[in-house]
Amino acid sequence: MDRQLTQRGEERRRQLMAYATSRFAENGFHPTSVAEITEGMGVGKGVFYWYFDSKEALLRAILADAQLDLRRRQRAALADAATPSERIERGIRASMRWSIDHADYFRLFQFAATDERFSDGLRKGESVAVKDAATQLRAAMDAGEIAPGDPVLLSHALLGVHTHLVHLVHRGVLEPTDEVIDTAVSFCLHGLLGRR
Amino acid sequence: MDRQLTQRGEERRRQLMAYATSRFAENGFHPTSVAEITEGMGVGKGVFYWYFDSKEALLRAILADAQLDLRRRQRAALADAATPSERIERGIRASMRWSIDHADYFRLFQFAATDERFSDGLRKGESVAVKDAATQLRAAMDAGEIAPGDPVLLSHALLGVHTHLVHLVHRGVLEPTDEVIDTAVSFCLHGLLGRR
Amino acid sequence: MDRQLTQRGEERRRQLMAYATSRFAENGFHPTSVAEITEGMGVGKGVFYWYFDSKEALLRAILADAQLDLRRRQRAALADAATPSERIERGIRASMRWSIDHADYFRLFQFAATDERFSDGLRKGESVAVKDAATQLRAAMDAGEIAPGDPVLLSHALLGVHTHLVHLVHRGVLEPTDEVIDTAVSFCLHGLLGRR
Amino acid sequence: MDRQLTQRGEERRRQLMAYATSRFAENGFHPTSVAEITEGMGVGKGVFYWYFDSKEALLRAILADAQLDLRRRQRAALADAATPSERIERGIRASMRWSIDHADYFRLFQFAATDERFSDGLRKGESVAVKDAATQLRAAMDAGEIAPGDPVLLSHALLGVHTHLVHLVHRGVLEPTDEVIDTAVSFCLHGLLGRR
DNA sequence: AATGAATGAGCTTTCATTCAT
DNA sequence: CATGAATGAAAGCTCATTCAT
Repeated sequence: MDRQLTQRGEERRRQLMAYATSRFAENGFHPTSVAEITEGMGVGKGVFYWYFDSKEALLRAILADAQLDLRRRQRAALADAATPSERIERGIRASMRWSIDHADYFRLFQFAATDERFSDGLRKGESVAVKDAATQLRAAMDAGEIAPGDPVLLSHALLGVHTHLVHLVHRGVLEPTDEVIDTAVSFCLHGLLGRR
Repeated sequence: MDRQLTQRGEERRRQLMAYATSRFAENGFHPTSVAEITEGMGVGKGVFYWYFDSKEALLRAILADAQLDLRRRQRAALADAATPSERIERGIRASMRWSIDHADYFRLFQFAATDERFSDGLRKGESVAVKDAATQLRAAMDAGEIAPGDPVLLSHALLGVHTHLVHLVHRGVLEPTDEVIDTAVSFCLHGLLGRR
Repeated sequence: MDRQLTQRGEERRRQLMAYATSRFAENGFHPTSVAEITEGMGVGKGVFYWYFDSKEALLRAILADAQLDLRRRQRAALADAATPSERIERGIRASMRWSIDHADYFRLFQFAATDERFSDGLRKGESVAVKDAATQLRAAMDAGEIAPGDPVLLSHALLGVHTHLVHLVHRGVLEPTDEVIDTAVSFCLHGLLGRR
Repeated sequence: MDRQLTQRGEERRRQLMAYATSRFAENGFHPTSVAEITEGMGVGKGVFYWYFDSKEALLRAILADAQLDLRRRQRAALADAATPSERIERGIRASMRWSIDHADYFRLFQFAATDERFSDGLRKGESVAVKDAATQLRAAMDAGEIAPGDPVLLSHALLGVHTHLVHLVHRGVLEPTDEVIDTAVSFCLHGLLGRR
């Protein structure tokens, strides 16, 4: 499906992805049928298969888009940070902010992680992000800013805190304010025993 | 479905749950059909509906069982701990150990969290566990063992670290050794900046 | 299924038939499962098949019982009537009264008439009743009490009036009073043009 | 299911309804499966659900069509009748003629009357017809053409005669000739005692 | 006599996908 | 490009009936 699309075609494709994203996020991937998507957009079923090989391919495309966007945000956040530990903090903040702002994408990530057919694609993106974070952590360790340890493992710990707290926000348990992010950053930097 | 089961019936019910647990964990809930379960067990399809109202009810029963088991393990771990912070550490260790030992249940929890029909049941259990943890955290704060903060929020942070690292173990990224658990505990207690 | 039943067995059989009659009448024959009947009575499924060859056979037995009861009532009504036309009127009254009093049986008759598997059994009973009525009509014609005509066809016309008005009573459109029966009798005897 | 159908679609829908009507009439509604219908027509099972929400909805659509057709015939019959009693007679004749000519529809009406899920829809049509008939009867009473009485109740009596005699024709007991209709009309107008 | 467990064909319905127009 | 129609495998579930105990 490497169709050469006209500008209007690109537009359509994007609309389909946007609409599908909201349906998948709201109803779940399996329960949302292709018919629901095309009918909801008021187009024939053929349109769908003109732009996507399958329902599966559609989700993959959505996920790839989302990951790209997240990466962009993360990169931008690190741009003008002075020290490694500042970069770490900014990375956490940027990731959480993005995840809070993009509830739909976040839900799709969560779902995709439970399904073999999509988790592989996800892993790659995640592993890139983790590697980046690990690089920062290593630099911070080398600079003596943080205690030594396995940078990859610690990156995952950060990710765990990030993911879970964002999830709570989306569930409505926490307000989507900076306070949550502050707490996350503080916890990641000082743990339970450290002072804040 | 409050059927009065004979001993043989109880046995069958347990077998069905055990087999379904492994199939769901391996293939996913949606892709695993009832027929696959009954055929895999060499019984008629009707047997399934003798013991469970629906495929959905089966998963709910499995999840309830799993939560009960986890709770038991957690309670046992806290039994003979002296200080609040010791209780916290033991709680983390017990939870991670259980989650590592019960990969199937853990996967089902992950899936259930993404599906409205099951996440509600899950929340209740989770909220109990979080409340328990928060109680310990509050006690530790009162005893001056850890820095003050929102106990519920921090409990969730612990949960986030726990969940994500266990996930890595099940994905084969990390070895299922105590080292992972040690790192998790250390991170939770000291964060990145603290010494270890 | 010509089982030799003990007295207690006869009792059980009767209970099953009574309970099934009410369930069939309320829910319909097809939608009422054997399990619903046995569970509703608090007995095992084996009991059912001990007393009846099949669900179909059960309904047939119920219908036969009902027809027998109706016949008895009709016979009794005709016992001490002087003239043929009095016998006709009494027959109509007795049939309607019985049908109004036995809503469940009546509903089963209505259903059975739409299903080939049962309608044959019904026909026999109906045809006996019609033949009896026709005999009275013929006698009345011979006695000059009523106008000449095809006695069988007219008997069916009587039956039609009876059936439809009783149906209305059971549907709640008409009150189950003697007034309905009076109107039916009057209509059958005088039609629309006759005086009353 | 408010699908916008093409001409070809309309055609298919009609074919499905026609074929299903004959199957339902012959085998009964419950015993006729959707598969039997689609296989009998040589189309895929999905076609059925493209045109109808469910098997139940199909029958409802058929019944609505049939009622509409019957109403049309009745209306046409009354068009050029001079007196109220002439209208009554024509109404009876038209209804019986239609019911005799449309054995399949008639059988479906009979079945539908025994099933809650369909009887409600039926009632409405029946009640309209009865109300119309009652209006004629009232006019005839006012004109002194027929004896006074409850017009609604008497309309139902007419309906009862109509239904039962038509049923006999379909069962093969009576020939589908005008003689049956003549007898019905005569019975309704004069009853048993009147002269003919 | 009675029970609870088991059977399995068959049901209605869904849905990703294809295709003629 | 786009549509509506068609496909048919497969799903979840029901239920009359049988049978070991």
